Amino acid sequence: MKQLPAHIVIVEDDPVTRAKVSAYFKAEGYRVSEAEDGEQMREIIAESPADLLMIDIQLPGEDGLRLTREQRERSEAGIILVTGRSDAVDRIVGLEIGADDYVTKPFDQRELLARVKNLLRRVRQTRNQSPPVQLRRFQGWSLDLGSRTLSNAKGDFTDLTRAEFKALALLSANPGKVLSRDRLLHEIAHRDWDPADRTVDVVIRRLRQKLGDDSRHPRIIITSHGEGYLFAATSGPA
Amino acid sequence: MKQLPAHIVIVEDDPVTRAKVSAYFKAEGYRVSEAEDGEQMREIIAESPADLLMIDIQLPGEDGLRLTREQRERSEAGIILVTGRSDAVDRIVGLEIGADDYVTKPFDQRELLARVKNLLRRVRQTRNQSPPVQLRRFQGWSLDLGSRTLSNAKGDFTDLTRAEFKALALLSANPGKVLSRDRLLHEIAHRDWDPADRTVDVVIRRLRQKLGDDSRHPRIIITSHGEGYLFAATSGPA
DNA sequence: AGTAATTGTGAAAATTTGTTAAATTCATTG
DNA sequence: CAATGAATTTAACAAATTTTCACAATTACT
Repeated sequence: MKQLPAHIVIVEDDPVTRAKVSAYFKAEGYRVSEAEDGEQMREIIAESPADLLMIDIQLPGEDGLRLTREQRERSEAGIILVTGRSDAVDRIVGLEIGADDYVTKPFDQRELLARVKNLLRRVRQTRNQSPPVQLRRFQGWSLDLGSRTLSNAKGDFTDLTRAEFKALALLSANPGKVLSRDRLLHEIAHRDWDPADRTVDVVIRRLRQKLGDDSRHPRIIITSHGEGYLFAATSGPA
Repeated sequence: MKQLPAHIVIVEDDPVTRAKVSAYFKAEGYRVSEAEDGEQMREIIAESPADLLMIDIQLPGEDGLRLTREQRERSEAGIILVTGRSDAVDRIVGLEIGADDYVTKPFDQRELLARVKNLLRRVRQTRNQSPPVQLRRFQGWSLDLGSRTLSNAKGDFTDLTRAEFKALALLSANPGKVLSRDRLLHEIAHRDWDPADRTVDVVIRRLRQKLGDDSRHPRIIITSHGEGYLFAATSGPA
């Protein structure tokens, strides 16, 4: 999936700084808008919502802290404060009222870029309902859909066989849904199930073993008697 | 919903700094663990996943940057790098490989706290996008609809069988309403009820047993003579 | 081909669900 | 208020389903 360039809004009263920063980020491929004050900023984001706001703390009229507080309320955009003073007070207050980061003038543009990239990543992550993930996390485990491996929080890797991987991938893609043996067998072996066939059960057993899931008190793969199996792990840590 | 205190893991080889920071955050009400190196860190988070990692960049053995990269892969925890050098290179690299923030030693504890709070807010937001665990509370019990388990106030888990779970889920979804045996049997076995069928009664009995509900003076599942059963527990702890 | 790894099979053990019947409780009537 | 019959609870057991194990068959690799 192609990502559209992120929209960065620079709120800064000094035209020289503004132009310099703007040019730098445009060159990096971002969509940049410039605002002289809070009023212009609001007009811009009404037109096209911002992904990231870079706000100078010292502005004529409304100051940057007020704008930060206001935008934090009504937008999910990342906010980076730019402060001229080197003393810590403004920065602390800024972070406390909800800015995501700050830089001190004069700032290193490379560092600013790193911070922006980083913050945009978080903002995107927060927003995206269904990111096309490569990793699926649950109960302290990470299932790597690319390499077919499982790793725990400690970083120990476990290899999954083809059948185990397909079963776990299907299950984890459908958390909370009961999947029949027929459905699972189609996924792992492309054939129909008959009541005498224990193949699925055995694959599940081997999976549970690798996941450390006790079949008597399973927390990850739960048996739904007469129906099939369901994936019960919550994403994220246990 | 009550928030549990966030789990912060401090990875720092200097015992003095470690103890100082640890004490400060503990006093702020966080759950803090201390690790001397990457290996200890992994053990700690395998035991209890971290919400935030505070990693010293200069560690004996594996350095903080390597740990950052590694954990960014397999964990959703926020990462704050602690760097002793004032030069920007480490910080930039750190942010580029996925740290969320950094502080420079010696650091102002109030500022660090603000950054931690801020980052935890983001981390929580990101996490909350994963489907919420559905809990139904009553009489000191929590029914987890995802994992089909029951846990009491002490946190002991009891597993429910498919039939028990479906019955309890249906009952608790209709508090105060009498549900007929027919309705319940449809839910748990997808078949019609006839007056000789005792299946529902037996499932209810097993449920009451697990819930510690005395059938002579039931407080959770009450028999409505000639009509069926009704869920009478008040939500929230007993 | 020979070896190792993976997948599948059949049967015993364990668990869950359903059935039967006796004991108990309930509602109602005499 | 005891007697009565219907409904519910309970225990013991039977049936169905799942788990587990050992090993056979198949596939993958050298």
